[in-house]
Amino acid sequence: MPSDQRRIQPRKQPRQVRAELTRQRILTAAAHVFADHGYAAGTTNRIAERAGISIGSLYQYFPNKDAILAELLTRHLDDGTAAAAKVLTGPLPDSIEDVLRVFVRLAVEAHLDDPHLLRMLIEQAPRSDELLERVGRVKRAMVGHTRALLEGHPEVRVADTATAARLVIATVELAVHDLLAEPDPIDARRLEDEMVAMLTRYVTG
Amino acid sequence: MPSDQRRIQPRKQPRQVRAELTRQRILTAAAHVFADHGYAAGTTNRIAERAGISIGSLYQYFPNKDAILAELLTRHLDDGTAAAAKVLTGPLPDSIEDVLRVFVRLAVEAHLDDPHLLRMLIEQAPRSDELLERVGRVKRAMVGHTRALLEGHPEVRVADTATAARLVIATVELAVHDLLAEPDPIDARRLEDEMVAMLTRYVTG
DNA sequence: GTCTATACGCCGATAGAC
DNA sequence: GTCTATCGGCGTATAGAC
Repeated sequence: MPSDQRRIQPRKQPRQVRAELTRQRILTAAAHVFADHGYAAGTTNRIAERAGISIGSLYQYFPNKDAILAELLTRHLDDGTAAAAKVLTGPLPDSIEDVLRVFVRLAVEAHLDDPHLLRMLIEQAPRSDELLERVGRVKRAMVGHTRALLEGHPEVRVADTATAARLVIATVELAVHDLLAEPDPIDARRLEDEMVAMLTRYVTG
Repeated sequence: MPSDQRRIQPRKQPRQVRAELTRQRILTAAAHVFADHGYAAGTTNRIAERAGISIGSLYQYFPNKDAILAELLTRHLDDGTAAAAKVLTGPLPDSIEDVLRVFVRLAVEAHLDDPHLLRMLIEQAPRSDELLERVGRVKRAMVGHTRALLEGHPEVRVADTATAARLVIATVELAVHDLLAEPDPIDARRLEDEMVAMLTRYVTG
């Protein structure tokens, strides 16, 4: 009964695959548009245009403009935490300098993809309570991990580990994304070296 | 001839004084509105309302919304450079640690006034070419001064002074404003101490 | 499921009365 | 010089044809 087979698997289920692909196209387009024009001036019409679809179709995949940004932010956060988790499960280097280098490199790599998108995400994201909460939770988790790492490492001499952890996280996150997003971007390798040197000397001082 | 005197100085020149006062009221209102809602959502109607005047009157003092933001940014930049210039004309301390402390304290004090306004200015300001250019010039000047200072100081051992200067400026500027603008702001004194410690150990390493 | 056309609201800016 | 009332435009989101 070929007719039955056709009803059960109509054209090898193209629906969800194509749909997810279109969502991805929209997200990619939005990333570029937001990065170029900022959130406010990055209109849905522009996004649709760049994605090669009409504005009407766009609204079949996302309920509104904010949802697009939220998804973009969520994916970035998830990528970051996944990468961090992967590093944390494996064995870390012994020397604090090498440990710090691992994390600095993580931050640099995360920002090398598209510094301008990241800048927009961090700076222009509409500060809805829910998004702020989510970002805050991730940040607090990172600070917590950093503090534990500082307190558990024999080379570390810094006294106020609470303040130190906040300072380290803020420095890495912000300086990396700022220096890489500048019109004349700093060399990533040099940035990593100097940043690691600064942090190492700080926490072992 | 009393009539002549009245024509020359009508009611002890109230015009410019009151006008400047109103301009200031508008700027203050705008600072609060922008800080609370961001630039895009900080509407001119809200600004006028908070300033206690009508929307029509507001447009007698500023040609458009962008001009209000530009003035806000200009004043902040001018304040900062003036404070820096004042410090640079006087004698600087001998030890590099104390020199760094002077500049870190400058940054902290500049941000203590209204961290949220500053955050908005830096982050959400519409990046018009002219404003970007002005900010960039100030930043480059600071980096230049810092680099010269690093190269001229006997205690400093860091090799790549170009990268180091950029890193120092970015770190101070961004970490200070971020950590002070957080929902649970860091203690300003501790921030200063730890930041100075970090930078000192870095450049003398 | 994709399109075009358009409704709707909001905001910056202006006109014109007082 | 300050106000109220309103214009013009843009941008999100929807309706409805195909």
